[in-house]
Amino acid sequence: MPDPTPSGESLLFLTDEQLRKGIEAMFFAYRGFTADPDRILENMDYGRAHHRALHFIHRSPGTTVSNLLTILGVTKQSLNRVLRSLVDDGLVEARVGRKDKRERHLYLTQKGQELERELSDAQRARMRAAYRAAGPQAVAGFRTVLEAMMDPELRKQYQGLKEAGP
Amino acid sequence: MPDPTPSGESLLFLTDEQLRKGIEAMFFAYRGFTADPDRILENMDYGRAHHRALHFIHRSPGTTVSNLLTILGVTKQSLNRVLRSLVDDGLVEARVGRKDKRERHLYLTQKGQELERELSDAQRARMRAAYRAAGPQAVAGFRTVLEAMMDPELRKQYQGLKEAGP
DNA sequence: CTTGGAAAGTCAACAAGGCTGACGTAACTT
DNA sequence: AAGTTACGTCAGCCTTGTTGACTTTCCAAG
Repeated sequence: MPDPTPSGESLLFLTDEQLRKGIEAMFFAYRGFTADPDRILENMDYGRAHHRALHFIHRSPGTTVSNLLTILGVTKQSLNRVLRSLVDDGLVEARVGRKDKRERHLYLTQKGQELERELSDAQRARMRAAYRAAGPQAVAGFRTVLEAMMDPELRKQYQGLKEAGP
Repeated sequence: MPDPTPSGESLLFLTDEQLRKGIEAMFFAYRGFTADPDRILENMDYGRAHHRALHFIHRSPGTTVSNLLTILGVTKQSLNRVLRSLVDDGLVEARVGRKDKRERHLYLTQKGQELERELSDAQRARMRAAYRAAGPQAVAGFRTVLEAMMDPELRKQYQGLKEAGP
């Protein structure tokens, strides 16, 4: 059991050893985090990159390509390859902007929503199990540390995503 | 163990929306997590895979190739490519086992330790800042959730790594 | 109305780092 | 003596990232 909050500010949780354990925890947990969707995708022609695109299009329907570029942090060539296959396969619809016709607004089709749902269900099942096992207080701490770990600019992106209204 | 929160608790933290935020938090935080070492490595001939190898050899000096394979979860061909360059460049020493001469025991050289240190310093600096900002209780929750998110087998690997203190 | 520049798409080439399959060798185990 | 394990390696493939160069479309400012 990691230390109960040290009243005398012992800061035991900031030792190099503790920090290394945290680093390793991130490494192993991220493997688990991606494992289930990866398993689903490995039979299809898609990969993790497609999953990410589906996730964020689901999250922000009508988002533009450049919005997505900013969020995903990849080059447009890289994203375009992924997006093209999703559009070609009828999972994503790219509508020309009404106001600005250069823009493409992205939406999931029925088929796209189904795959997104399948991937998301698997990933959320793991998160839910972890959250349930850890309890609400641990979850709050988890989110706090992760947010503090983000680059400030990414943190804004993260916080800008639809909030869970109170 | 935190209590399974019976009827009284709202379980608001288990809504799909909360779970999605957790998923996104993992995504963005992992980007931050790897950003600093990646920046250091991008000037060299090395990448994230080399960093991981250095980290775990540092962590468990004398570990064997197959140990490392298990921990990293990649094929031997993939690891070998990385390991070969590290050995060729004099960052890692591979000593033939005394007891079992088929095994190679891996150690960081002086040069290897220096690079590991540089990468680790960068990564720990970010972790330290996040930990400090979040506080000990949040850190405990962070670790709890991450552990719960790992595959059971990986969790054992993780826990088998050198523990901190008593 | 013209023009500058942003947004998007595309082609080509390349690299890192995964993967499979096949094969070889040394050394340990039975 | 035979089988298994640990390691290395060759060859080839895939995904997903990268640069660089170029075109088309089209909004907006001069």
